[in-house]
Parts: sequence; C-alpha cells; structure tokens
Amino acid sequence: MSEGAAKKEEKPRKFQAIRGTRDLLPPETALWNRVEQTAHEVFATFGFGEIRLPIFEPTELFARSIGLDTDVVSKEMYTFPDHPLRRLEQLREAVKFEGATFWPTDDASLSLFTKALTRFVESLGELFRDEDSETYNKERFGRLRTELTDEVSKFQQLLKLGPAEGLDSELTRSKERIETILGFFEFGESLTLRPEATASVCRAYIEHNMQQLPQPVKLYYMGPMFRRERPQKGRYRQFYQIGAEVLGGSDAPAIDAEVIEMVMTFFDRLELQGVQLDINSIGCRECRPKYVEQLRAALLKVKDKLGPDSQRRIETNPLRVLDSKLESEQPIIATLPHIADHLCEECAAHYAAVKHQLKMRGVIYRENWRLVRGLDYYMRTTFEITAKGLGSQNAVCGGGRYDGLVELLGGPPTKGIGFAIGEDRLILSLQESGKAPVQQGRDVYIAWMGERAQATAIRAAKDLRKAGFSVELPPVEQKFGKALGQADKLGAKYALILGDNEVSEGLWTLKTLADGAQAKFTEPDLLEHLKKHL
RNA sequence: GUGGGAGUAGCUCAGCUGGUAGAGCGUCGGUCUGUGGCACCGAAUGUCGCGGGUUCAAUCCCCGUCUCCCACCCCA
Repeated sequence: MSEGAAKKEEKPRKFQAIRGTRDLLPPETALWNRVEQTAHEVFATFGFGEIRLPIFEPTELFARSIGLDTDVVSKEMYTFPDHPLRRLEQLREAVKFEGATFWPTDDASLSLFTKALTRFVESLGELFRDEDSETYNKERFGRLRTELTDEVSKFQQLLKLGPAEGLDSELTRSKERIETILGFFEFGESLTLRPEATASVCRAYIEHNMQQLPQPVKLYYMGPMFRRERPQKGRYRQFYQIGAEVLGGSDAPAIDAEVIEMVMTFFDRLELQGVQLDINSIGCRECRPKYVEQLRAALLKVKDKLGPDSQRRIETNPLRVLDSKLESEQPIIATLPHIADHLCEECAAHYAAVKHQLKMRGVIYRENWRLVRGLDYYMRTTFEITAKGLGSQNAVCGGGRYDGLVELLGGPPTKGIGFAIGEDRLILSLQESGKAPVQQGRDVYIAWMGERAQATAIRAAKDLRKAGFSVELPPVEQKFGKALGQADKLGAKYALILGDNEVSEGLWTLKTLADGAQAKFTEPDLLEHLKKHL
C-alpha cells in the first residue's frame, strides 16, 4: 500500500488541455492554413488591411461595447486582475510566512505584521519606479500609500494602549479602514481575455486616430477569442474568429452590401457547402424601442402559450423570443408583428437600398424578420450565414452595422459595420463535406547508404530544398528495404537512391514510388527533371 | 448554469448480470545488409478516467468527481 502510494508520487501529473480548449494538429492545420490564406487573399482584393490585436483588453472595453446585460459579458468572460493583486497576495503570504496572523493581537505579532506591511508599501514604491505604464495612477497610489501608513501607525498605537475602555471599537474601525485601503490596491486594472474583437478594433481606431486616414478604414483580423461556455459541437471556450470591420466614412448601403459580398466571395472560394445568407434590419435607437414595446404587448397577450424561456424573455429581451426553436411556439411567433413594418423612414430606406445593392452584386439572400443579434451594439443591417454539417450551431458568420459604437467608446461619431466568422465552425463544415486535406507527403525521400553517400545526400537535400521541394533525409543509415518502406509510408513521390555505386559513378538513381520505375541522372539533370515533373 | 449519453492500448472497440484484460488497425523489430506496397513471425505500450464504497475478490455493482460528446441557454 505504502509502496503503491510512493510509486504514485513518482509519476508526474498528466496534463491535458483544459476544458473547451484543444490542440490543432497536422494534417488538420493544413486546412486551417488554407482557410486563413484564402481570407488574406480575398480580403486584400477588397482593400482590407490586417490588424493584429491584443488578446486581452481592459474589462470595461467589453462591458461598455457588448453590453452589461448580455450573457457574454455577465457570465462568460475570462476576467482577471492585473499585477497589483499579486502584490496584495504576496503581502498576505508574507504576513503568514512571518508567522503572524493577519490581524495581530500582541506586540510580537504586531511587529511582524508591520514589518510585512512596510515591505509591501516599499514594493509599491518599486512598482511605480519599474513601470512607466499609464495604467497606474501614480497620484492615486501615492495617496493610498500615505493613507495606509497613517492608518497602520494609528492601529499600532491603539493596540499598544491595550484593550482599554472605549478603544475596542476604535481598533475594529481601524482594521476595517486598513482592509478597505488594501482593497483598493486589489483594483489593479481588471483585464479580460477578449470574447470578440469588434470592440478592440474600435479601440484601436480611436487610439491611433484613424479618423485621420482616408475613410472608411477597412480592417480584418483573425485569432482566438475566449468565452466560458459549455463546450458543444462547433463551440469551444477558446475559439477562432476571422472578422472584418469598416469604420468611418458614410453608412452607405453599398458598404453593407460589399461587406456581405466579401464574406460570400470568401465562402465561395472555399467551396463551403449549403451556404445560406439571412438578412434583416433591426432599426435604430429611434424606431427599435417602439417596435420592442409593440412586440412586448403582443407577446403578453399570448404569454400562457409560450414556454418558460420565452416567457422570461418577454421582460428581459422580447426580440430573442423571435428566434426560439421550440416547435410549439412557431405558430405563435408567426403572428407577431414584423419589425420591417415598424422601421422609421430612414431605416426602411436604408434597408431597401441594402437589398438593392445585394441584388446588383448577385448576392442571394433570404429576408429573415426573426433574425436578431445578441450584442447590444448592433443596429439596422444584421446578417447571419449558415452552412451545413454544423449540428445545432449552424451559424458560421454573424455581423451587422454598429454606428455609434466608436463614439460610445470615447471616439468621434463614426459609422461602422462588420462581421465575424467562426473559424472552428467553418473548418468543421468544410471537413464534413469532404474538403479536408490529405496527409502531407514528401516530394523526395533520400535513401542513402554509407558514409560517403551521406555527404552526398546532405548536399542533395540542401539543393532540392532550395528548389522548393519537400525532402525527407533519414538521420541514420538504413537498410534499403527499410528506407523504401519509410518513403512509401510517408507518401513520398520519389526516392532518391544514393549508395556506393551512385557516388562513385556520379549518376544518381531516382525511383518513382508509384510505378517503381527507375532512372539515373547526373546531379544537374536530376534537378531539371524534378522541376519538370513535380 | 440545466438535461441526456459516453470514458478499457496511440486509434476503433470486445470483455458472459463480479474471479486483477483482449482483438483489429497503427508503431517498432525480424524473415529481407541495393529495392517499398504484400505475406508471415515477434515485441512494446493499459494505475480499465480519477477517488471512495459494497465484497474474500470490482473494468463490471453503488456514490462522488473530472473529461469528452449531444442538446437547452447563448452566440461565431
């Protein structure tokens, strides 16, 4: 038993990718690369430039843009405090380490406690010297530091006076004040792993004064996003998005249409199957609230016929009732008022023009009056693209217009529209329809034998690779049979045979693995031959 | 966060209402030291997801837990 336990301890912990994250391996990564490469190419033809963004941002950026009441912000973000919290934890550790309780009760532990606290305050001083970051408000921290030291010396005095009459409550209050001040240090900038990238793009637009560039500014990005959801088919906690945003300039319907055209072109190029574009307009700050009220009123009339989820949404977000999947609710939903009939004049005109622009571009769409977007910042044009083979998460792209978001984030009034593609889902759909690449083979496998031949083989590999061929050069000598077996398993097209004969003759043997044909070439001829045939 | 299904070799899976594990594929080696795919022979790899309980005995029964899959919710 004890032996078993000891044995157990020797074995290091087996690590595994944490829930909702995964490794992408070859050959699948070849497909990812193809998708991303295609995005680079297609987006470039539409005049979009790539923007590379931080993976984390201030929490507030997402809270403000996506909306506090959305699920994404209220329960799905990976949020953590920056560095100052670590300082506080260090302090707590230090106090514990010195053998003192966090709240000393006698002289001995008091001196330990103040020692640890003093060190903590000093370390804050270091923090200010080390970091030139503007994230920390020097003045505020200086003030806090003074308050803290003052309060601590007061606490010390109180403690030394002993539990004299009337001082107990003073002591308690002093403790509370110190804790409060320490609490402030905890509020180092709260950071969040980005759950999406639109907010970041807007932040970058503002930060780099892009309104001074020729408008509109057209940017695209790709990379991982993070949401703490329950994993499912086509849904991960670290997932990948490819997105694009058009910021600034006008809100011309042609921009909406061109952005949609671009995604469709991209999907077309990838031969994505079962592509279906749905569009809608959800109005603006003027007309949407009025519609929402009418919708709510209509819903209240049929409340008892709805499921519990939808009943709840009547209060929280009536629009979401529209995309309920419940079979039993479908007939009821069909009777609800359409937003298209309640758009203000400008929104209606814009929506009509977007549809016209799409037609001119030959983009096939379906109007879906039940298509509503979840994030707060969307207005007017919204769209969603679905593809086949995705289970119940069949949306592969979602997007819409978000005029006013830049302004909300402290920038100038700016028009905006964009979309995000779920790359994981895109890949999944491509794989389901048999578009997955096969295992990467090699152009040439070099079967060498003998020390002299290895030198030749190394030179041959270098030259072939320089010419762009994929070459496998075995690190150790192998029997010929084995070498050819390896070449076969690796899916090589050719085996270059280099043995004593070849080296002394200066004629290299090239074998075509598919049919077993062999021919001899001089070194330069071989390169020429391969260039012609590969 | 809620519900359902599943975890046995690298992969796909067997394992009899309890007696401490097997197959196929793959990997490696050999038959085969200048010729691959085939065939034959051989080998390695498992804390039977993890922890606890019942039992003389648990991969199997019970409880908990973790992970994966599917769906709800929400979203890309």
